[in-house]
Amino acid sequence: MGMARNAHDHVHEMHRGASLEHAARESLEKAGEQWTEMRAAVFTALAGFSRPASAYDIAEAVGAARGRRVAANSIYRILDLFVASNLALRVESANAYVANTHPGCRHDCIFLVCDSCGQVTHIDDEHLSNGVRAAAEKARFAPVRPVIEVRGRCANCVAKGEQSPPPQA
Amino acid sequence: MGMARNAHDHVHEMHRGASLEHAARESLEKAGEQWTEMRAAVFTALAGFSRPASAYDIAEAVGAARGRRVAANSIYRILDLFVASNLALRVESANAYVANTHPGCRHDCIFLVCDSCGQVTHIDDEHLSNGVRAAAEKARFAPVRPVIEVRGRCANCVAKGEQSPPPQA
DNA sequence: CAGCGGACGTTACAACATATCATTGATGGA
DNA sequence: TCCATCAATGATATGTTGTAACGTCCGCTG
Repeated sequence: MGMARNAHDHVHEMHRGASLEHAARESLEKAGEQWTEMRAAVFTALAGFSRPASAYDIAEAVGAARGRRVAANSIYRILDLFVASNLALRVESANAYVANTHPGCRHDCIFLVCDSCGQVTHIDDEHLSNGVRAAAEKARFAPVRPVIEVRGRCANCVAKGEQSPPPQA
Repeated sequence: MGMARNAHDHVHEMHRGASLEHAARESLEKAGEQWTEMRAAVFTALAGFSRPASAYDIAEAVGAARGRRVAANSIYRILDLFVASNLALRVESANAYVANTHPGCRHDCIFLVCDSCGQVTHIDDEHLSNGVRAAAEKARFAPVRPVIEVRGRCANCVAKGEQSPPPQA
């Protein structure tokens, strides 16, 4: 487990591995929901991907882990719960999901989605997200959920000169 | 045809109806592409929706207009061209498209998507979109296309107390 | 006319998402 | 104990969104 102090002077727990799952469980139970075997398996699978995973990716991973096929249906139910409970985040422009590394802390977030390798990095910038909310309000719009994502190429891929088609897994 | 001067001191042509189609045609031809009957029909259908339209919505509309079924395939090809040429914009969080009312002017844009009535309003704020680009660059990411959308409820729906399920067409 | 390239048609399929109803298992009350 | 109930999950089907592969048509040009 690690700590990090970011640009807007705001402490986040950046969890990984077992610590992340523990934090997720705590967070879900604090919301009055159960941490079931299935939910744990979905979370583990999700956290195991280094890139955003589709519901079907997760279904496959969970199915492999328990030696039994799992229907998309069940995965979507759990992902919806995770998103509602802030354990996972949906990347709209990729129709896919990522585990939230600090599930206890809810805020708008910004995704940088690499079109070469598919990796997503997640940054927070309250100044920007508040700016977006403010702009919406100025247009007499009641913002509920800002979606701020940037498609482009990560430092790694720019350095390597990689082209667009993302490799597997 | 009308003119508008917006917050960042920047003139846009805000086209509607025949003027919009004319501007779209000009814009496409200036890009070295042909303005075919099919493309005209797709643009007309797209511009005829008051809300973001899916490729299948458009396929249906175009099919009805010419009395002959049109495959999704063809629509996607044309929509991709339109997006690349800035005649249309894709609303990522809705998997749908809107006509660009000022096709000659290319910039990042911000969508406000009403979860009650489904309407989308499109605002521009260079300060914000530049901020998003800058944040990405600061993370050593080469931004190509910012996706800035806000889900929420438009002034109208807030006033009417409408709930989420969007009405048809 | 032959050859070429762009636009569109046709068919099939892959990927993403939801609807509906059945089953299971835990809990609590009569 | 027995049963009612409810949350979670399973099973099945279907709806929606997006691509792939290949064929045809047509206008252009040598």
